[in-house]
Amino acid sequence: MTGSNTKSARTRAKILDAAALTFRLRGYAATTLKDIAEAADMQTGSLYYHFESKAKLMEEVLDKGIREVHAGVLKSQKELAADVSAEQRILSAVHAHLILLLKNGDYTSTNIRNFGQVPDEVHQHHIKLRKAYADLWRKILRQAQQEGALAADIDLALLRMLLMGALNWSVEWYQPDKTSIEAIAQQVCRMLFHGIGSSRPLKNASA
Amino acid sequence: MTGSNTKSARTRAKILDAAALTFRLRGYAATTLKDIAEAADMQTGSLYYHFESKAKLMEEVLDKGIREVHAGVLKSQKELAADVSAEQRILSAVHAHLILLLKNGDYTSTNIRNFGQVPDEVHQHHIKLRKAYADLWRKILRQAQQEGALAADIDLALLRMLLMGALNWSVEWYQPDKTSIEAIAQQVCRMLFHGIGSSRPLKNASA
DNA sequence: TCTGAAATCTAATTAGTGTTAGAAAAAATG
DNA sequence: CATTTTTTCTAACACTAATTAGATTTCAGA
Repeated sequence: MTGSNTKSARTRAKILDAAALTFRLRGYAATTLKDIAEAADMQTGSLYYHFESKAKLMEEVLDKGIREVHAGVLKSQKELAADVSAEQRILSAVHAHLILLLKNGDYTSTNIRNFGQVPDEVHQHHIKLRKAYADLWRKILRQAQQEGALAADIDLALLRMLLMGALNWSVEWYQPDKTSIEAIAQQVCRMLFHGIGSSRPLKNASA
Repeated sequence: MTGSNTKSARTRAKILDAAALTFRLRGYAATTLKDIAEAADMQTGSLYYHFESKAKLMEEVLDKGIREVHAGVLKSQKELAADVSAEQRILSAVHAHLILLLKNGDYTSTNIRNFGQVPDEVHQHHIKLRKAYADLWRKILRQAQQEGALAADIDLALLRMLLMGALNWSVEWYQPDKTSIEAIAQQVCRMLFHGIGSSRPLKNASA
């Protein structure tokens, strides 16, 4: 279905794109089907030929968003050489996450900004996919720790949530013409692994 | 005015509290004045005796939220001894930010979750306060770097946004009965300053 | 207790929403 | 071309929201 190229499939995709864009900008409740229909160049009622409700539409946008990041990060891991360092693997995952969030954009960032303010049914349906994506990160971090690349006393659950927060928040401040996504990813990882303290002579060893 | 204790002022405060709570949970657009009125134990129309519109109500909630964190973090800095380390100062600021976000709660976290999906007028009005709060953090970080406690090549703007993201995102996952806010703050700062890599300098920070 | 102001309630207005049913048009099929 | 199917449009429906005006109640002070 997803890959087919019939006229119907193309219109469907156009509507989904319009919905993702509008939901991201205005949020779920503030977005009207009229907004989406306009962005997709059709009449409001016509949407119902392709989607059964506003909630279902959001559901598909959210699902596609998570699936996209999930697939992107997974791909980034599979493309790495087998002998690459844990730090490299994490850098690669961070980079992929940011790319999907900031560049491939609307679906994934609709996800970030609107999860939490969406009807309960949609929320419930979506939770499984979220959990699966979280599991991927759990796995990446756990492996790094087992290899000894992460200090043994790091709380992985906390680390993961802080890292996701730092990355996801970028949808609020990222400007394409300032720092490149790659540079951001590199700096995130450098700070993360080596800390921000001046690593040479620590003069604050005690006052 | 804010401190006065007339009946009118008390009802106003009650409405604001109800609004902050509801906005936080459901978002701006999905929150109805009826919801707020119910939470404040009165009829919908009565709200208009105290607030001229839904937008103005949100405006006050957002403003109060930022003012609260701003004041909290500022206070945390002023209460520190003059000779305390930069790391201590930042830990203190992080802790204060988290407390306001997770404990004193509704106003500040309404802010986090709803900025971005609020009418333009409200958005515009609110920007100045946001900038003032950001400036406070800029100052804290800049001073730390000038003292040499932060490596000279750290991009402070990036660091600040990543840190805010990591902290703010906690409204999405924090559970009061798991880890204490203080413990979270400490771990954040430890990871931040010394990194998560296993090669990080083992330093005994006495708390 | 009486009175005028403050505070709240009630009920209506207006506007906009998601959704649906059926007509119309476009595309596909023979 | 004729006919059937797919897709889109139009116009309505049922509902809910923010807001307002006027009636009603509460309440402080004389």
